[in-house]
Amino acid sequence: MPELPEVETVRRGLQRLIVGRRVDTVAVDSPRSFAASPATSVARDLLGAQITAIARRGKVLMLGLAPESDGGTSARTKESTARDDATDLRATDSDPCLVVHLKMTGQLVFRGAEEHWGGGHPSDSLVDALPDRSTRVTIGFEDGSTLFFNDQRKFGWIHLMTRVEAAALDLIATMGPEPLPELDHTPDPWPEFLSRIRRHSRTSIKAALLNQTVIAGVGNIYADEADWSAYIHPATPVAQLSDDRLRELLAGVQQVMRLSIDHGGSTDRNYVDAEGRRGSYLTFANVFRREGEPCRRCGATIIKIRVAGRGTHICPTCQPAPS
DNA sequence: CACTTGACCTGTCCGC
DNA sequence: TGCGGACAGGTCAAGT
Repeated sequence: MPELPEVETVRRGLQRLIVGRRVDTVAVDSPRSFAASPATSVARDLLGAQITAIARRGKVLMLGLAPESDGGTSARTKESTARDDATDLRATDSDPCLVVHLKMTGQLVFRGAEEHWGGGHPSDSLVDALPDRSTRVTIGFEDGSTLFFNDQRKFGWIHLMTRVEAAALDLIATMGPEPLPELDHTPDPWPEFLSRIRRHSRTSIKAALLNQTVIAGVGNIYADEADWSAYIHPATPVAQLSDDRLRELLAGVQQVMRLSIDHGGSTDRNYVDAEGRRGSYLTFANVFRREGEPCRRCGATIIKIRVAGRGTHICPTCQPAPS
């Protein structure tokens, strides 16, 4: 389940692998996986367009495009400024972009022109020959390389839209602060996080962390890991936590996410990076998927419970239930 | 509004 | 071995 560290890992891979490439073909196997907005046209805005930069906001990826129909020189002129445009989802120009949400099982995997499907891909790749039966969208570039959008469960999507439309998406417009300021020179998330989480006083801290309008990019894995690191039971109502405890919790979110990015994210079942490789963060996880194993701090047995409708992992002694 | 639950999907795992 | 059902979880719509 791609959360911020996984999506950031994919973003870095794509930034290295596909920026500057020009789109030649698009094939859609599952119609719900791909849509164009009314203001855009696949033929005009995507085919022939050059990828300018890859941006991320929370768990959402954005592939900036410079359309060929801009008249050649304009498209190339934009390359020099493209990075600033594309890494800013609040950009107010009408250039197109591909907005991608991987949801639970989405993958974006790049294969170079020289890599024969099923043979020449990296040996440490978790995915085999492409396309496979989970391939929903295939984007071919002019040099023969290919970007595959795979999604076993079809919850993920790619939408072609203008940057103005992307910024106006409810998901993005209402999203809380980025937890890691160093990634995109975003502000310190603490004041905004505190003010937003205080609006949810009666809900559990786990539900609040999973709420993307409170803090961006946290999913089930990092919510559990952050709660453990701050000694907080996930069912604790927000109102029972002091500002200091909440600050420790945010620090926990930041710490586990930084460690995870350093290890290429978490591969629970499905996640792979832009080259099809798995992430190794779960080897360092303290509670997630560790039910029945000893707590690394106190030795008590990690248990799995249900909080906010989600499978939730805790150490019952480090994280005592709220009163 | 705040908050919870069900729907969207398909592959996997568990019990019979 | 096959089969039904529970389960996995990000987000949104619809419910209390």
